[in-house]
Amino acid sequence: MTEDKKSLNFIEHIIEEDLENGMDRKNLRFRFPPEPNGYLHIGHTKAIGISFGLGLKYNAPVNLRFDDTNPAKEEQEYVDAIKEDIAWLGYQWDQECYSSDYFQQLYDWTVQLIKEGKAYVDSQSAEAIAEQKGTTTEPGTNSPYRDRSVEENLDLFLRMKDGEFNEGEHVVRAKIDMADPNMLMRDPLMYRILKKSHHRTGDTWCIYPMYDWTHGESDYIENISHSLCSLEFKPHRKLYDWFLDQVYSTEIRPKQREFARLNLSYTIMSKRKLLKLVEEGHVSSWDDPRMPTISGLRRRGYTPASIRKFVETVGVAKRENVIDVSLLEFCVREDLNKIAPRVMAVLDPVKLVITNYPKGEEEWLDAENNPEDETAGSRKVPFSGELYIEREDFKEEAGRKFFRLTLGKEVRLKNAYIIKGESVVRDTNGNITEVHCTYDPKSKSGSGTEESKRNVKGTLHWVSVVHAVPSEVRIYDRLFNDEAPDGYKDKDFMEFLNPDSLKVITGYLEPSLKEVKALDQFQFQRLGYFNVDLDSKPESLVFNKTVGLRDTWAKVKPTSAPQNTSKPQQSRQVEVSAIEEIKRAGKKYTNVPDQKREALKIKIKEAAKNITVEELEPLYNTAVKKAGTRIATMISLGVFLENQGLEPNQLAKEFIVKALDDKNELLKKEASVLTNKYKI
RNA sequence: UGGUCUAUGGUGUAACUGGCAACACGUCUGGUUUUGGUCCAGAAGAGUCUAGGUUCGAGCCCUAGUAGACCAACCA
Repeated sequence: MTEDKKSLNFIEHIIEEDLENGMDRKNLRFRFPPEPNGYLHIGHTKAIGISFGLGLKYNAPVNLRFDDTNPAKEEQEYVDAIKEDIAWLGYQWDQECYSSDYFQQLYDWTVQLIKEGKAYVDSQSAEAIAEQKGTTTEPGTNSPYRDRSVEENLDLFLRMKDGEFNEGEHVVRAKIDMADPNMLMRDPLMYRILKKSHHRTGDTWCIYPMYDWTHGESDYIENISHSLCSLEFKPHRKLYDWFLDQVYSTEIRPKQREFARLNLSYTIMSKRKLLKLVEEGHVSSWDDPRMPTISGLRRRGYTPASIRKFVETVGVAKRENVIDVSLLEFCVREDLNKIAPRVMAVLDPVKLVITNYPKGEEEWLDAENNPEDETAGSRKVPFSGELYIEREDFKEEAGRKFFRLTLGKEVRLKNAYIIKGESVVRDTNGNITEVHCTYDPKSKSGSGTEESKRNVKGTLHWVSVVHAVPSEVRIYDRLFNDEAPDGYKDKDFMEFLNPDSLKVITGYLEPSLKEVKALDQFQFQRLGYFNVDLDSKPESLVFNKTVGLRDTWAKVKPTSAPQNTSKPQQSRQVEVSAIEEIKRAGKKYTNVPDQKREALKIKIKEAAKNITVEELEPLYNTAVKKAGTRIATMISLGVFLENQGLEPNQLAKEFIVKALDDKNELLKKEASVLTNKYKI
């Protein structure tokens, strides 16, 4: 067992420490405890990766436990889907467990607690109980039923179990402390009556234990050494330990530790919100390739290895985070680059006619399947005098940086010949319908001639018109336009839905692609990675775009219309850094003392002098979370309006008005300057 | 207004009992290349939220601020 020197995360530090303090390595055991009430998504893969990863690292068993204590929301369908997803990710669980397997034990323990005077039956309404809970700042008050006799409690609890009461009539509560600063310790509920059939226990039970009462005890029953969950369970730890104390004897004592959950930019992770997308038809299903679900990712063409790598790369810590999708994309590309066969496909075709190629002739050329994998071999691709090339790959005339086909210049057709652009044919509207070129017969790839080795700057992919196989191709974009669509208190995530997240086009594929099966993966050369969709049939193929290739050319293209030399690029960079500077200064703004704050303000004003509306407006949104950014944005807005001599537009007004209610005084001050000036 | 947690390049994570802030993604150069991909070489970018303290020495320890997150479901 040779561990590499990779640094440990805080959970691994805790485990190492436990080991040093005498814990037996053999007693290490973890668990992944999903509630079967929905599909697993990329956020869950972090929890999965942590627990199963630890299992692998320490050679310890990991249980898959379904936390099924709420029959109102849980279904067998989800159990099956969850198992499929975890297995697909490549993890193996030791035991398949269910919290519902422990219902009897939990019941017996509750009887014991009642006998010890540590639990009681409360017969108040949910509202009354909530009322008595108090608030975060005020202590709660005791229930009038808190001091019922043991006999009465026992009797009531038994009759609850036997179904004598209706839902809501009674609950069982732990008797702890109604004044505890931790709300969860104020006599938490242990049992409620639920006259629902359970997907595993059927109608055996009509009382169901609550999460807190169930979870720690389940860990205990299964001998879990480290119970890892996300940060929002931190306040539950005190209760977790309290419940454990009531039943604990000498065995392994599970330890709950919490890590920050994974957030991914431009998407959402809430099961409820994901469900809404499905129900309202914004996506086709839970496994729509745009969904961040595991099934969606699988259908999109993500590989298990890439997802595992991703989870490993994001790390484990306790602070809030938003991971950029570009990291996920990097992980798929890295994996697919090694394993995906290369093929040629044209997605936005324009016809290329080789005027000096013999009429009606065709030949089958060798094409390498994967330059990254010598064992991948090669295949034959048909070539003829009429081809499709990408519309984007031709321009009548272009700057020096355009490495593709232009009139009078040479490029190579991948795996084939060097050609030279000669002329174009247009329709009545002036659109180019055909590009005519000539080829150099001696330049055939791999023929060994001088000409075949000639170096030309550009290489184009192509497909022979008569041999081309048309196919539906689905191109995806991010589902949301905002980096954190559900990060706003006053805005609905649906506002940020990207209307163009799906584009369906017809592509033309090389004929080797006729025989593919669902989920096969390819690299369409120069375009990206694509896989065969579940909807695909032999007579009507459907491909999904998994992810594009890394493309440095695409970045300079938007400004390349007139394609001047370096000037537009330069000015672009300067502006970007102005915004950067504003954000950076804003970040520190709230913390520093007055003097420094003045200096920062000057810096912000300086940077804001040349910004544009296009740059300013997105700031309103990104400013939501940090007071400092809000202030910096407000100052910039002031400078912007003054410089341009403009009145605030609708967006700016909203931003200012909202700021007046902000709890941050500095921001209010800046906002009121603007309200006075522009009489808002 | 209470309690708990958190704060390190643009993003994410490191820095073992205090010792010149590292890695990955992203960005930018240059080279190789019949994919503007891959690969290779290199660069820029933080002085660790603020103020003070302890110390020969602080991102790590202490105090006080500030900012953000979580907590009052018969959900998990």
